[in-house]
Amino acid sequence: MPTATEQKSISTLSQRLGALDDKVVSRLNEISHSVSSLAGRSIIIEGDPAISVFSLQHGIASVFKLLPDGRRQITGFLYPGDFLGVTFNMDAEYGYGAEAVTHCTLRAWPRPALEHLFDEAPGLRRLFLAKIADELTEAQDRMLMLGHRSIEERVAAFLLTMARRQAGATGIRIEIVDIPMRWADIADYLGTTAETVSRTLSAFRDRGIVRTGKRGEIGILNWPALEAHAAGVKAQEGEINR
Amino acid sequence: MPTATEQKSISTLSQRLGALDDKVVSRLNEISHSVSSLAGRSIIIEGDPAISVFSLQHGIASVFKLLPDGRRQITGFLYPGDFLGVTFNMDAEYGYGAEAVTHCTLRAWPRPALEHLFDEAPGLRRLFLAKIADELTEAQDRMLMLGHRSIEERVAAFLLTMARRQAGATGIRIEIVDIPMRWADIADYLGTTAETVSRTLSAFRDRGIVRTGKRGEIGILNWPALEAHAAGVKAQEGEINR
DNA sequence: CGGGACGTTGACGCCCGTCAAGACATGTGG
DNA sequence: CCACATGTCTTGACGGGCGTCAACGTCCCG
Repeated sequence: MPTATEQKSISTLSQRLGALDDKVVSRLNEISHSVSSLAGRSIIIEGDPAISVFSLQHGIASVFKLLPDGRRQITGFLYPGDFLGVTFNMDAEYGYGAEAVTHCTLRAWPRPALEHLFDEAPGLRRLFLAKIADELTEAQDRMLMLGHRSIEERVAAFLLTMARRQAGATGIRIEIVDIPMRWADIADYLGTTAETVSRTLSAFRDRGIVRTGKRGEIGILNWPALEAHAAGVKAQEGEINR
Repeated sequence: MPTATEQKSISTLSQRLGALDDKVVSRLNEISHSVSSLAGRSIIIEGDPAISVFSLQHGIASVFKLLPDGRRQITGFLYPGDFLGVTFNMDAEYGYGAEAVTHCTLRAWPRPALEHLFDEAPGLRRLFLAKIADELTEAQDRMLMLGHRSIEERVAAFLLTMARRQAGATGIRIEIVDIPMRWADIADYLGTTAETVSRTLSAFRDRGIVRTGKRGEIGILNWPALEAHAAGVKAQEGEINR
């Protein structure tokens, strides 16, 4: 049962743009410029005037909201092809912050020029609309996670999402999953703490569900158990891999 | 500091439609029909084919996602002027369930007819786009709530949202706030349980922050304390009302 | 090689979920 | 109008999940 989150992740920018007129694509390239950001550096700051819309080319970024006391909720991780800084507010301020998880390269469009292009190319506007709609269903899924699922369920679901994303459309069960973000980022994404993320992964390891190796990598040994956890079922963890 | 949630709630359907062409409005009325739903009854069911788009006329409805074991996350409460069942998926299935909290009357449009009207009236499409964008920022705010705020903060913020909604654009501090939903609904909205909602309100009452009276009504006695709680500040609860 | 960032593990405690009983309101049939 | 059933809210008791604080281990990069 793939979630909306994963379905979204499959479509990259190039795939999406494939549906557009060639002329529009070339115009898009004309009015954009390229920027890059080192891991850990801020890309956009909540409340700043929204002068640009970005498309992530390479790397992974996080989008987050902050509380005055420093608590942080990562509302999503962005992958190549995802858009950043799309806002439809009249006041035109970014409604959230974003920073690079890994080294990122991005394509930046000045908002006025992009909006002008919207009027010329209805397909482009529709593309952004579909993107926003995807994000909304994803956000609703995440609310369910944060509100009513145990930490083990959240971590299991997160691992599966990462694994499926790397599998792409192949459907193959990846053995070694890359986890480029820090535990603290995962924690802020799942609504918990870095310690609890670590403890949960250790528990999975002790139960033979995952294998921990190099930094930034996790091996999945028992898919059914992980999927059962993610689904919220009290799992029987007998068999390994199918 | 009003949140995106409240800003959204201010604009009702009629206000929004005011920006549209008269001809479009009359066409909208032509192709719609009216339906109503008793309190507690289901309006749309997750996974059903999305044959209609609704606009809430009177009453309050809840939108939710379900887990197989029955756990429920209410992703939002809807008020007159809000839309329901807007989906941009190709598969055209409702991505969530909805039910009436109070007795509701709704206006229903067949999706094909509405989408046809979209092509005629770009302003209408933009209106729905703005609506979706509002919902997205609202959803992101809610993720912050669910992930990183204590129960007291969530309940305080909920009460303030309800109070401000009833105040409308006046900015007046309402004394008695109507809370038409059941505690269990509030709990599923805030990611907690009905017992904890009750306990939290009792704690607020014991500290002189709110006053409990008739069913479905709560009096707010100490605004600063409530606002401090909602902001996540460890409050000094000395003064009453300003 | 040394320092800093990150991850792991332990100890502790409290918030809050769960179970249960009782209070109260509302509706229904007699 | 009353007896009863039903749904909802309140309050208590209890326990566990997980947040917090702290110390240690590990990796990376200068």
